[in-house]
Parts: sequence; structure tokens; C-alpha cells
Amino acid sequence: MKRISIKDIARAAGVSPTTVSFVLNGKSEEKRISNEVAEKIRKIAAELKFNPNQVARGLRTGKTHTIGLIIEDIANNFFASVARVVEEEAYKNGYKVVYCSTGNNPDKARELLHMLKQRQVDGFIITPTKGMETEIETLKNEKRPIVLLDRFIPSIDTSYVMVDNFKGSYEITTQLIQSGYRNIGYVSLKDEMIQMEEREMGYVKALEDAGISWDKRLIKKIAFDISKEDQMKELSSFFSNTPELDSVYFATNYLGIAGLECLKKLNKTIPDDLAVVSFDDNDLFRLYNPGISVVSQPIQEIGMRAIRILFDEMSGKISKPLQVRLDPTLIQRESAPVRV
Amino acid sequence: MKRISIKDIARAAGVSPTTVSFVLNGKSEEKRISNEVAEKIRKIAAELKFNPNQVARGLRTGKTHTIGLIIEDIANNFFASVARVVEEEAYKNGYKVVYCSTGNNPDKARELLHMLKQRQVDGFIITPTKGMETEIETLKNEKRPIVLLDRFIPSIDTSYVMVDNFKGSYEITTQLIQSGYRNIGYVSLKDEMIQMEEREMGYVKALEDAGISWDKRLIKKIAFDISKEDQMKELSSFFSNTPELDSVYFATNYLGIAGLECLKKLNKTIPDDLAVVSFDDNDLFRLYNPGISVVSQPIQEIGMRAIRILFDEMSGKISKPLQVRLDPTLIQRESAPVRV
DNA sequence: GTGAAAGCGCTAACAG
DNA sequence: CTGTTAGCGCTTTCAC
Repeated sequence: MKRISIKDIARAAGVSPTTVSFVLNGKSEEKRISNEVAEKIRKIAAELKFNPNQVARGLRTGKTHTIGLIIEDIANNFFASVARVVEEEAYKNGYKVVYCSTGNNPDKARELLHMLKQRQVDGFIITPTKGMETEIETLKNEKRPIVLLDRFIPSIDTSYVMVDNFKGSYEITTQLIQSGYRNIGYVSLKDEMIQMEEREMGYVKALEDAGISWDKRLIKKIAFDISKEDQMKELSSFFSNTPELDSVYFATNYLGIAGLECLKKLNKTIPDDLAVVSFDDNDLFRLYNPGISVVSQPIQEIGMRAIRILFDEMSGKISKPLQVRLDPTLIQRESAPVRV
Repeated sequence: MKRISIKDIARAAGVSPTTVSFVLNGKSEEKRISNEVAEKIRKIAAELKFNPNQVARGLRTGKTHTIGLIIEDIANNFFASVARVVEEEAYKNGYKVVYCSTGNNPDKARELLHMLKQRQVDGFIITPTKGMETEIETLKNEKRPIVLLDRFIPSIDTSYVMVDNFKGSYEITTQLIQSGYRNIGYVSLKDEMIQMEEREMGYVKALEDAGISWDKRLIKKIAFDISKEDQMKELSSFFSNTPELDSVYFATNYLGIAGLECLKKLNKTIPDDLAVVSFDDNDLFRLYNPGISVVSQPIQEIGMRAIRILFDEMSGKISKPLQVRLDPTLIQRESAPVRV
């Protein structure tokens, strides 16, 4: 049961492969193929269940109809949800997506990029890690369609789609201050990329604007790649070393989840012992008792914009990088009520 | 800045493309290419930053080094986590993965399969939906490597990897009974595949073995594709129509999450008003107050076994389908304590 | 209106 | 030890 090719159809129809190709690619009008021939070819193709070999087509045309999606971690809810949107929209346009998780490891990220290039993907959506500057630059110079996701590289002018991190961070911190909190802890990641810097700036600026001097001791940074246990240890010691905290702001969903786990272990009650807020939303924050107040990202729109911009770049519809910052949404729940 | 090919290297080195191909594919020994030539070629390739075109290679060799992963929904924690494991392991072996979410829609599932075949993926890992029997059968007849995930198709003898659903379900139901619960609700999906049937059988068998007659009214089935609001409505009315319930068992993480949301809205206290257990584990169940008792799947191992079996099939190491049922783990938390 | 032929970049018989 | 050549399946220019 051998795969059937365009030649088989040609033979069966008594025409040349060329004609078959024209008809099957909808160019029968343009090439003025007679209706009878066209119909006949289509009929035979259907009977034989002909599947064009996309690899061969890719080799010939240089287009693989595949896009490469490089994200931090497909198991992370935020990225998985974005991936879902990207996949769906790509699929609607006849594109497949190959995805890769970097785990925030620059070496792996570079390798993945390299692999995707070898695979001739038509475009890239990338959550860049540190140390990818050169590769992204190269991509850009090669005029490959590319849009950055969740963060960008300040030194390179590419398209990107991300939430307005500063704004979200500023607003939720301000909210906390207005609710009467003064000793607001901030838990973030070491080795940060620009998006985390923006979140920190939002936090600091909100404090400054409220006339609260910010205290370095209330800022805790955790490495991305340590074990769960070490994470817990770091968090625990942070909380025990800063008894003056009346509230804490976790800068990613990932940290927020770890934070809740730690506070549970320490038998701290939210919000009585400590008010809690976090960047990003998810089922846990939404349904937790008490519900965790968050800055939520417009996930659907982030994914949609990213893939649409990529398509526009691929089709040449836009030639200049497009940079999008979406508004976050503050969701008030019960984890940081007005202090009495 | 044109892409450089094997010919360019050949020209630069003053040898033929063949020789370059041999050297770059590590066959210099086998083909007895002289060391000087080999070295020279390698050097030039490195200098020119040569990237072999995998599409061309794929066309020639018939191997794309890509595997297709068809799952229910990449945004679902269980599948995303499995996907992560699969991707990681595939990557270590030089394979990429193209993933697609079916959303449990048979038509989409079939289309996706079709697309992946056109793309000449070397193997498939598939979470089958209803109505995919013919396609899977065809795949099997074409001798394409394939392993089913999370469920299987009883009428077709393929490899698969899944948790022992019956066992998990039986055990957690028995646990509930032994803790003194008698009116145990069961919330599952309509249009179920085999894995859900097994879970239901586990539930029913546990009740029967305990001499409890099971009541159809305590079993609620919800369609997969309805809106969140409708889901909530269905759940609410189920709970109000069955006031005799002392406990409820949700048959998937997805339903468990919806269930918690519903109970929260109805102001029911767990476990005082109603004890709750669920199939699958996740951050929400683990950190919820009270912690939700669950049957947890060995996600890491499921992903690992699936990809390893697929590789073994691809390399011809095994010729007979391998069918794996992994043991689930009961995790006792506080949502269904012994009744007093 | 349709077909012949070249070629995308690579691999692998086969020849020398 | 290395090169020639054919061909994977498709698209596309050019010719008839």
C-alpha cells in the first residue's frame, strides 16, 4: 500500500503532473485548464485519497506552513493558555505549530532556535531568555518573521506583545497602599528579564508616589531553577526574617502558588496574618479561600495579537515591527481587604 | 546573505557534495574518508555556519524527526504536563513535537491527524476522541508508529499508556465508604470514552462490594463542550436536586475545579456540608482549604512511557503493541475525613 | 490548454 | 578513498 503521488494521479488521468499540480492548487482558472480535465483530476484525486506531501512542497516552495513557538514552559498555565490560542488561530489559517519549552535555560533556548531554523519554520513566536540577544538579532537580520511574547529585548527593534507590566504592578501596589498596607513585601525572580524589571519598577514607583520609602529587605528574589524544597526554604526564611510584613505581592503566578503553599505550611492566615496579592490569575487564585486579589493578563488577546502580527509579517502586510502593550485587569478578591 | 548549502561547502573544500554529506553525517570512518579531508570539511562547515536543511533531508530520507502529539487540550494541566515530559524526552533524542488540541471534537481530531500525516511525522501520540476508530485503524494498517494516551480503543490493538482508572476509582470510592459516607454523588462527562467508563465502573463496583445499592439519581453527567455558565447551572441543579448527598466524587480535574467553584457559589462548606474527592491532582486541590483528597495520576511516568514506547516502535525495537496501565496514587487530604 | 524539464537540498547506490 | 548520478515529490518556467 504505497503512498500515492501526483504522478499516480497524472497517470490515471492521462495527463501530466504539471496539470495535476495546477488543478489541485486551484490554478485551473488561471492556467485555463478545461473543466472536464479539471473535474476528472479532482475526482481521481479524491478516489485515490491523495495527500500532497508537504515536505516535498516545503522543499520546493521554501514554505513549510509551520510556525515555531518557543515558550518558557508549556506546563505553566499562562504559557499553555497562550499556546492554545496561538495553536487554534494558526490552525485556522492552515498552519501547524511546533512548540518548545526553554525552561528559561539560555543554552537550550539557543539550541531550540537553531533546530527550528533547520526545520525551516516560516515564523517564530518567542519568549526570549537572557542571552538570546545575538540569535534574535540574527533572525531579524535574516528578515525572518518574528514576534516576541511576554517580554522583549530593549536593544533590538522587533515586534512584541505583552501586558503593561509596569501599569499592572503599579496599580496593584497602589491598591494595597490605599487599603492601608504599609509594609508590602515583593517576591520575584533572580536573573530577570525586562518584564520582571518593569513589575519591580511599578512596585517601587507606587511606594514612592505614596511617600513610602521602600526597603530592600522586603524584596525577595528567588532563582528560577532551584528545587521546590529550596524554594520553600527561601520563602520560609524570608517570611520569618521580615515579621513586619503586613502584605506580600508575588510577581508571577508561579511564585504566588509557591507562596500560598509556604504560607499554608507556616500556618499563616490570609489576610489576617498577611495580605496576599499576585501577578497573573488562575484557578487556584480564583477559588482559594480567601480569593486572591490579582493583576490578570488578557491571555486570549495576547495570544491572538501575537499570532496575527506574525501572520501579517509573514504575508508582508506589515514591514515595521509592531509593539503591543495590553492593559492588565485588577481583580479584587478577599485576600487583601481594607485594613481596619 | 543566502542560505549556504552542502554544495557551497563542497566547492569551498574542493570536494564533491557526497563527501561532505558523508563527513557531516559521521560516516567518514565507514566510508573511509581521509582524516585531512574530513577535518577540512568540518572546519569549513563550521566557518560558514552550515545548517543542513532538514526539509530536504526529510524528503530524501522519509524521516522528518518530528512526532505528532494530539491531545485533548494543551491548556488543561494534565495534558500540558504530559506534553512537557514528551517534549523534553523527544528533544533529547533529536525529535521535535508538533502538538494539536482536539477539544474533544471528532471532526477536528480527524483533520489534525490528516494534517500530521501530510507533514510526514514519524510517529504519533494520540489521545483519541470518539469517532476516530477508522483513522486509527488506518494508521495501524499503514504500520505507522503510534501510541494512545490516557485512553484506548477497545476494538483496535495498539500500544497505549494510561492510568488504571478502574483501580483508582474503586479505591477512592471505597475510601469514602470506609470513612462513613453512604450517599456518594458521581459527576462525570457525557459522551465518554473508555477511560471514563472504567472510572464509572470502579465507582459502581466499590458501592456494590460494600453492599450499597447505587442510585442513578446520584450520577450526573455533563457535556464537554458547554459554556462555563451552563456547566455551573447543571451542577447547581444537581446539588439542589440531591440534598441527600453526603459526598461527591468528580471524575476529572476539570470537573473537580468546576465543582469547587459551584460549591463556593452555593456557600457549601467542605467537608461539613459535603465531602469532596476528585480524580487527578493539581495545585488547586493540593492547596485548597481544605485540601482535596484525590486519585493522582503518575504524570511524569505516563509521558515518559508513551514517548519511549513510541521510539521503540519507530526504531523497530518492538513489533507488538505494548499496553501499559500505571497505578494511581491515593492522596488523602482533608476534604473527606472520617465521619463521626 | 497542456506538457517537458529543471530544480529545491540532500542522500545513497554504484562506479571508479 | 572519492565522485557521478539519480531521485525523494512537488512547483514553475517556458515551450508547444
